[in-house]
Amino acid sequence: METVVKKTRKQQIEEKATKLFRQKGYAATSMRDLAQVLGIEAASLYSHIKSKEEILQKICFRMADEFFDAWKEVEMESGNHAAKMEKAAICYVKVITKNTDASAVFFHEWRHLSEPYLSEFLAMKNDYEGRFIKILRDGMQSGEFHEADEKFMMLTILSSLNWTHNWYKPTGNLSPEEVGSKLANLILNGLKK
Amino acid sequence: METVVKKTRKQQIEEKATKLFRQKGYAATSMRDLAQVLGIEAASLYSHIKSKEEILQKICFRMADEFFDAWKEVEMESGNHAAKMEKAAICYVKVITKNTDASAVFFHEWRHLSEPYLSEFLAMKNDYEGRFIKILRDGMQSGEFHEADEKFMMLTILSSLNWTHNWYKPTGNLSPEEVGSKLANLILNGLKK
DNA sequence: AATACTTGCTAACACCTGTTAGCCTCATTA
DNA sequence: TAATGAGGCTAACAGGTGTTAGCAAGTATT
Repeated sequence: METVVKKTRKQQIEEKATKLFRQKGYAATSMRDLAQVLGIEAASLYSHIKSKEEILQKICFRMADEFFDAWKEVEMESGNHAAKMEKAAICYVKVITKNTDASAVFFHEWRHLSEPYLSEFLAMKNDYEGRFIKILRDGMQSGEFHEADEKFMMLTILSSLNWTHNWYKPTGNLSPEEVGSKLANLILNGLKK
Repeated sequence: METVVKKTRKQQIEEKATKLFRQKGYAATSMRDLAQVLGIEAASLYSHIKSKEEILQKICFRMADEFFDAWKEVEMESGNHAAKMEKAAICYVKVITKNTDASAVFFHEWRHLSEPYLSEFLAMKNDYEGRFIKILRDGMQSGEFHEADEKFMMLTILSSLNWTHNWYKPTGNLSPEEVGSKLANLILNGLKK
């Protein structure tokens, strides 16, 4: 039996807004654009939302929550640091692939948040990046990874993981786990034989 | 003896616009914003430029030219495919680090180009990515690289190279060549010992 | 039957958008 | 001295921006 989850109008608005923000960018998307794809007038949107920025806030912080949620699984990983890194990559990619539209907005449009949301967002970002750095540092100290600048490494790794939102298609033949695993493999073992 | 290159007003405008487009995004940057940082009125800009989009076009296509120019050096590389990949990474990073502002605009704001510029841009992007793919394919065929999806690999590699615009500081202790070389090393040999 | 909630409308506000027209001033060139 | 071009101004345009007020119809709940 199929369970039909009734979407509230507010959810529909956020969904369409996410698509538009991704396509045209937050600043270049007008409330009239958004209203049009929903088949209503721009003013009618305000029966459901407080402001344009509120939609962006919802998208950004919901994604952040999902990333932190997914990290719990990483903490349960009991293998070596390479295994932890692989787990982190897989969990990260899973979140991205689950919603590529929201991820794209999350990665590119957060700078349009106003204070205090911007600061809060940046603090979370920093926290999250620190967790990746810790795995790298631990792995270097234990002799498992090559010695290198941790921040440099973290940024490089995350950027290649981030990019998946740009090309991942749920219709493709790779599952999110496979993508994460392949990426982790490339990061850990490199291109060369 | 110091050679003072006199910058035309047009060059100054493009320079400041690049900074603003990076900071706030193209759509969120108004001509009055731009005029203000130059200390003039918005209307005065039009003595020097044709339109707002013309500035974006200049930035995007100048960067594209620089990437293609830099590729000439890659073609001269006569070593194995790993050496070619390293050379490509170094050349790529050199272009990015030489102008991080314009790179950021190049990577994030090209979608605001209108036709026919957008199509032209995408064609160049495609061409360039094809060159990376060729190195990968050749390296796989010769047995130098692990077998894997070429496009997947290319996207992952380019995304980690692209990201340098976001954190590279000319004041840091790494030269562009060193950054490119370190990135290439990570890509080729991986994190693990 | 009365109430409240959801969803939408029109009209409007105050301001911002890229851009043009027309004019002025100053430094350089012929 | 006259002409040219660079650089900038004010005023204005036509349209777009996010948002609010006030109202109305339909549906669900009490």
